Amino acid sequence: MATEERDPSRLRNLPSWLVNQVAIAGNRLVAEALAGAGKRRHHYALLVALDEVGPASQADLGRRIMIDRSDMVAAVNELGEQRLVERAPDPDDRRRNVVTMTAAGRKRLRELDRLVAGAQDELLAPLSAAERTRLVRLLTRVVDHHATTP
Amino acid sequence: MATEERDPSRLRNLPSWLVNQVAIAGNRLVAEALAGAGKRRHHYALLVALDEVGPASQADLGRRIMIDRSDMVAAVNELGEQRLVERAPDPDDRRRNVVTMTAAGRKRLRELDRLVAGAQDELLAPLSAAERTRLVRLLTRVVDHHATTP
DNA sequence: CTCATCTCAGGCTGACTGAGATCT
DNA sequence: CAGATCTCAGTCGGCCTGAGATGA
Repeated sequence: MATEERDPSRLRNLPSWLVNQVAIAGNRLVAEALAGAGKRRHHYALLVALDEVGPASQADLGRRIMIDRSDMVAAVNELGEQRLVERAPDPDDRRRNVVTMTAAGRKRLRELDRLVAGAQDELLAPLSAAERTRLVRLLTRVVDHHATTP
Repeated sequence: MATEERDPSRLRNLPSWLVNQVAIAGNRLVAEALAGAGKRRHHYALLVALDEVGPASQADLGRRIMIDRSDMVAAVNELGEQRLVERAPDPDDRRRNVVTMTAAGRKRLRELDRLVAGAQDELLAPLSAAERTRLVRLLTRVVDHHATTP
């Protein structure tokens, strides 16, 4: 009946499998792009969050970008060594560290933005702009669902 | 102008970030579902491939389901110990092993199919059937692009 | 007392690499 | 010779847990 399929595997209709393959490709593309600047995904996520919400505690930042508390410590350490962020005790709540982005961090983030944007473009190369938007909307709804319904 | 956004982060519009979050949720759901049967994702993928293409070499199976040669060795070892697959030298090409699914493997696969289908449903809970189809189509095109354009 | 925060030590997986043996 | 296949050993990054110290 049907003509020969290119790949009849049931896996190729499995959403979790498809999304994992795309994630693997995306993570590799982003990692390669950031590697040119000596950064990793967590570093970029942290700088983006700081750029948007301003100085915040590690716990707040971690919740926002869904990075584990342990990995947060490492990311702040690493970006701190490069003077892209600063860590200081919060005088209002001495359990907390306030993390602040430096001017150098802000400048660096602009470079990283370009690199990451290029990776997105490679990842979604086969899709039109409208299709990319639709994909993002669908994925966003799934992410929101699992963020609020753990 | 706009009302307060729930989460204004640029990350939430980054396709690679979104797809990674969905993949994390999907992988966890599938892993939990399969854990009840003492299996992992690679085991399921291997059984699905064998069910569809019949006996094949490890390299062929690995290419089809995008599992690394090293991980393939482990998967065949593990499923072999449980007599769900068999590994035998290929008489026509003695570099190869032919992997074959046993009757027990076929039976087991039907259970796993149910478990995995349930996980898909949880993963895509917020989407309608039509939306799920659209999502799968978009993701498939991205996967195909990166499979043929490495 | 309970709860939150930060930090460290470490486990576990999954994706991947390099190298050697074997064979086409 | 080049190139494919299988196996093993081991790296690396990301996700996650437990526990201790400090403080709200």
